[in-house]
Amino acid sequence: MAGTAPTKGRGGMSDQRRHRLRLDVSREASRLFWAQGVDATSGDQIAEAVGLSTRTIWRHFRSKESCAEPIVMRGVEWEMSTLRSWPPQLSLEVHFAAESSKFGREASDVERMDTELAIKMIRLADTEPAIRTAWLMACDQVEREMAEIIAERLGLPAENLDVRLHAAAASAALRVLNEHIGAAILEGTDPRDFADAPARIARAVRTATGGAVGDPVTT
Amino acid sequence: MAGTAPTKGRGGMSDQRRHRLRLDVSREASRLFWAQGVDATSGDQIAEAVGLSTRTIWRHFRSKESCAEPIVMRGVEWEMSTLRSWPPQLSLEVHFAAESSKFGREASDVERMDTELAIKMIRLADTEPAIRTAWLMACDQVEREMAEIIAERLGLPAENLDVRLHAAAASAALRVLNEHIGAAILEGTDPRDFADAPARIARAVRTATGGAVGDPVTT
DNA sequence: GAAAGGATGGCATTTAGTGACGCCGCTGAC
DNA sequence: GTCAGCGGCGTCACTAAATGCCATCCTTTC
Repeated sequence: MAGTAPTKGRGGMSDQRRHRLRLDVSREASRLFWAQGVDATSGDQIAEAVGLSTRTIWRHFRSKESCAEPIVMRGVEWEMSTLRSWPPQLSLEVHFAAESSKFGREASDVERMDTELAIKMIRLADTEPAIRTAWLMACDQVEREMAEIIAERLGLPAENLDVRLHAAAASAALRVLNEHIGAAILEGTDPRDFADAPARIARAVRTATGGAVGDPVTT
Repeated sequence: MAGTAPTKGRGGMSDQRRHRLRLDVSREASRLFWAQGVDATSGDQIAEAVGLSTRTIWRHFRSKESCAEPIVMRGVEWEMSTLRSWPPQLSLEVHFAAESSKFGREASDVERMDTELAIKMIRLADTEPAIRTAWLMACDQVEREMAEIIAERLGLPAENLDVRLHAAAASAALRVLNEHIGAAILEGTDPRDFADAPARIARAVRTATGGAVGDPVTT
């Protein structure tokens, strides 16, 4: 997952590098947001923390709140990549369980720290409306991607109404579970108490889609 | 619905009046947003259109985009009030059908125009990220209220995880249907082609909650 | 009618966000 | 090597969103 190909720069900043830069900024911004609150954190401060000029920050982020987005997105990245790699012949439960244990073994320290920051941001979203919109925007992204995955799995176009309904319901459920588990972890609950999280997620998705998404597809 | 009790002023602005004022501002703001785009519309312009000082606008709205919220909210108000008045002994389908035909007969002109404006804003949300956050915030509100309704119906606390999952999935489905129907109406589809909308909504909610919300409750 | 309290307007101020321009470092051509 | 071109970055000036402060006005209550 941390392939880090040698940038291969031709024709502007590579997507890789742009993404890494945004992530760097987002890390610092999130740290500051968490430590001092959003309002008390200025664009200048973020710029200084990350060692760039303020102007450059605004070149890469359309607003202050959106500085949180990349980190927030990491909070759902695992679920998303797991869904993306879901083989047709496996049930959702089985696949999630397998991927989950793999993550437990293989996740890097950076990934863990980013996840922790992401959880904090999602928590902040509860009280800071500015961050809440970032969280909702991230969830919106998830929904779109979910629609593609579901569409492919059901052999329907992504614009199909049922597909969109399933994607919306499933990603909403995913969001609630993320909020729930994140809150619990911040309360001090031992993360290992959430060993059943993958199963819960799978079940929630299955329920929210009325059973349409979850089974192996035979095609 | 337009009771307009005589303000009964003591102890600050009445909620009624505050709400009406916000709605007035929102109407003008939405009109401008639709006509010229969000970026091209300034706070000063909104203030002038509604006949208030700019300062007062910022007293009632925390941001420019949020000026769209009250109107956007009207786009889901019918669904919400219908859900609120859902008697335990009726199925969702039956109740929705009844309320829907009542709305068709009794809705005032203002209500119809507001609804049209709301649809336009939801459409704008597709391309204008600023409005999209307003729409998502409105949906967030819907979800919270939905949680209360579902909780009451199932005899569970509103913080219960399953209740929150159901509310999230159901309101997400509701959102998609609103977007879908709204888009179709703006494309020129005859609104009467959506006579089956209440049934669709009911079915979507039932599906998204895995059947947990939809049946009469016998208690 | 006067006191009280909240809503409004005008003004100054802060700060998010943009545009214009020039510098610097990289890369590819010769 | 070096020169031209390009793309990212920093600086400065500027617009517009948003808030604080204070004077004013409007409404209710006595």
